[in-house]
Amino acid sequence: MTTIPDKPALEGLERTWDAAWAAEGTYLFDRDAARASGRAGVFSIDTPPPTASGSLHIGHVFSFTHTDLKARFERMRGKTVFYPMGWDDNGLPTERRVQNYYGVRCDPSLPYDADFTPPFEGGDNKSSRAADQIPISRRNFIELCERLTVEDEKQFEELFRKLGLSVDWSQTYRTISDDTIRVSQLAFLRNLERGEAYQSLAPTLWDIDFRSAIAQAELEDREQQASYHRLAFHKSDGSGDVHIETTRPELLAACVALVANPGDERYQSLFGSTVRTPLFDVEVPVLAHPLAQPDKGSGIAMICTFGDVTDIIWWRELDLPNRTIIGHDGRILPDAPDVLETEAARAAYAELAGKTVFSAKKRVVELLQESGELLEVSKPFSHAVKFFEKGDRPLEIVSTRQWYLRNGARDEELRERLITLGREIGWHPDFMRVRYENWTNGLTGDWLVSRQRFFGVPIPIWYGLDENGDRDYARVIVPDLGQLPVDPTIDVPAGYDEDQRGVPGGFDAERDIFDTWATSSLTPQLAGGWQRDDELWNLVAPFDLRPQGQDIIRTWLFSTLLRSTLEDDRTPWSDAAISGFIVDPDRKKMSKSKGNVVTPAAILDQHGSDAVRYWAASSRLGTDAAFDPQNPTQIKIGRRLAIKVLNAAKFVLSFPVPEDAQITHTLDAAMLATLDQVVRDATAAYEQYDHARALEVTESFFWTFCDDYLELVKERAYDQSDVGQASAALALRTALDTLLRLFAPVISFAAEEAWSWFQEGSVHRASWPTPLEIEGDPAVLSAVGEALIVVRRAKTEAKASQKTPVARLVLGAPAATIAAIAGAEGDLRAVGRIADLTFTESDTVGVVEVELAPQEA
RNA sequence: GGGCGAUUGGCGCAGUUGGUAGCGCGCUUCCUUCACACGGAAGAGGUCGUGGGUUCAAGUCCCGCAUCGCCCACCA
Repeated sequence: MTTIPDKPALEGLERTWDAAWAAEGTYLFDRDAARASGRAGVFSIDTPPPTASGSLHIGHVFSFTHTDLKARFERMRGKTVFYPMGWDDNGLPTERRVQNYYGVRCDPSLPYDADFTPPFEGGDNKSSRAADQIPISRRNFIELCERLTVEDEKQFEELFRKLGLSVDWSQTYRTISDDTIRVSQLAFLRNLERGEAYQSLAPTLWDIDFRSAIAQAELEDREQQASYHRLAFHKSDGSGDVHIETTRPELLAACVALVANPGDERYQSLFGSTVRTPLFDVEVPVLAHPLAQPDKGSGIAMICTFGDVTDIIWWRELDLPNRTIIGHDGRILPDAPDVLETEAARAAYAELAGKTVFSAKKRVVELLQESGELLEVSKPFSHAVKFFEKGDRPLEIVSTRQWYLRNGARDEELRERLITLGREIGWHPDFMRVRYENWTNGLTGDWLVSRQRFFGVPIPIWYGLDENGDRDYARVIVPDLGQLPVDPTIDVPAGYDEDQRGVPGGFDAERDIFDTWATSSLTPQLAGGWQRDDELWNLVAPFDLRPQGQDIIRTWLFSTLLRSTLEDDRTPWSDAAISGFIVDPDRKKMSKSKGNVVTPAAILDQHGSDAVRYWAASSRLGTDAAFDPQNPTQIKIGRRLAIKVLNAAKFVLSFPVPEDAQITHTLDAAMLATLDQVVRDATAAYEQYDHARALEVTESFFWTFCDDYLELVKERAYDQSDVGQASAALALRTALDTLLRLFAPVISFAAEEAWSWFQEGSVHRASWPTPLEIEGDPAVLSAVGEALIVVRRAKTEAKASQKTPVARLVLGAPAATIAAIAGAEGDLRAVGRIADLTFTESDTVGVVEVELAPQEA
């Protein structure tokens, strides 16, 4: 126990108690206890691993606090809480940061250099141009990543500790560690073995800057300016022209057909015939397909390989040839498609070759104008174009060989299973499930998991080479599981030697890496010791809780559920808690790019962690919260509450509690009975992930406790000659004890501080309160409270101090209220300083007559 | 185009199975230093976005509409 300070304050509590909790191991996962209780006695959390190289955002504080509230509640209820922390240091943000910070870039073809030292440290985002970056091996790059992110992670940990997250800091993982790579590769190899992973050569959404394929989940639409270009195609029989409209005339050389709706009267006669393209004079068929919309443009469209996703569908379903003209760098390929036969056609193409899409469009328009085949260019209008969410230029579609993971898009049974399992999860709030189901039902293809990047988890396979030294994609060579983690560009498959790498009859490494979600989708496995610590895994999995943001339901939540379904045919967690995001006072989502981000460290320092925790706790899950750094109202209220709790605790503890104290007084029993209901409500609320409601009922009671009850009984609690002293002191002490435990999840520092003044051990390891079941009538407390208000009003209206003595007061009230007050009449007279108190029946509670005592000088 | 959510006093929000509108901030007035000035008491302030419907009774249920936000969509 610690001594009660003369003037309790919040300052310094974070440092004091974080150190104490660390020293005591207050939040460590107790393996022995878990073993004894089994899975049912454990509460496990699949903590979101923050991007270590990113900056902390007030939104992190918000959502991580939500998780902590539940963790603390479950811990106090007796659960052994497994609350790990992960660091997401695998992925594009880290890759970019390492490149800039050290002036290097990853080149997997290079050998590892054990003595490598980076040219410099601490570069900013602008100092490092790609051309200036020193190429280094993948392993060297990963080492630098670890070096840098370890520092970043320390800062995160410091802030999370200051915030008071009850994380077990000995349970951490990193998404780029060897162990993570092993788990990620192992999970994939098991997918491969079960036929859930496969490779395919197909049109792929491609980012020309990152030079990598992109998955459906990473897409976002952006508005772009475009114009319709009306082009004249020429009927092959010479009977005239057909006009189409396109926004992408630069793809004209990739045109493989025209298409119109089968029901479109205008084009019935053309179906089955052919036309010749303008400029390139290539013969293409006119076909019918229901996706063609008669009301769009001229109702007939050109199909190119590939202008947009619809082109892929038409190309596949109409069995058209592939006439690709855009390369992986987004430029027009040097060689014209073979079908361009005329000299004029090849000359026109030569003018476009090597140009970017943008420049090629400009030039092809000029050429078409010269040939008279461009009839009209519409005014620019805005339309949505697909982008990689982290990219800068529109995606192109190119044919590439990629690895895919089945996700239910082409498998009815799997999709149904995913929906069914999704419904087994408790969603908080429930409507978030709809987003998951919409996404799952709207999937257009399997999950593309390979990326043509360098930094990340290598796809752990090799290909056999044929006698010509070409890859035989049918001969996939997998590593021995004991060999994991592997980097196929360095490691050699069993049964081969290094000198067989790249030679005919030998092997060749897959150079691609996995999509970062392919690893992040395994966070339960990573944190829970899957295939590493079977006992741990069986104690924590499936997890109890997945907390996360609503923006990554389609990525993180979906993919985690998918992996768990494929591996174990079960949900990875029983509940998903979805936090809203933080909006600024103008209701805009806060984000770095908008420049309205507030750093949480300053907020914590300024207002205190409990105040910030209170702010987070007062928002419900799934609800966006406004945050105005200029006027953080809710935070100030939280601060006031925490201070009030300290002061009230100090006051309550000043009343001695006799050894043999009993609750004998009606009002005391009434207060404790009221508190019982608060305990029931708060408990039910936390059980349902409604921390805001739990806080609200607790806080509401606490203010009544301070303003009314404490005022009513303090005279009695002081006076050791009063027969009711022991009852009041015991009731006050009991209520304080309960209230601190109810408040512990929210204002964790103040609750712990006050608890330490009269209790041994941490409040956070104390038991969650249960109703005391003391015989008492809550109506007594509320009736006396009502009476107290009218007595105070009488004094306020007389502009008198509340301490003004009252010579005589007649209180009117309904009979039931008078009866309820009777047992606490003495306390009412004491707090009101009423010499002569009488009652009379009335419909409403009010002062009928009052006679204030003359003020003493 | 489809879906989800929001719309309650100046601001931020509660309103659980339908039964005469609540909380905090702010505001007004007053009190006070014997737990708390990072304090206390009292008070003013709302036809619950809109139009219908069900019901004895609707902020609460049903239908339409509007505004805002988010997600999704095959956007030639």
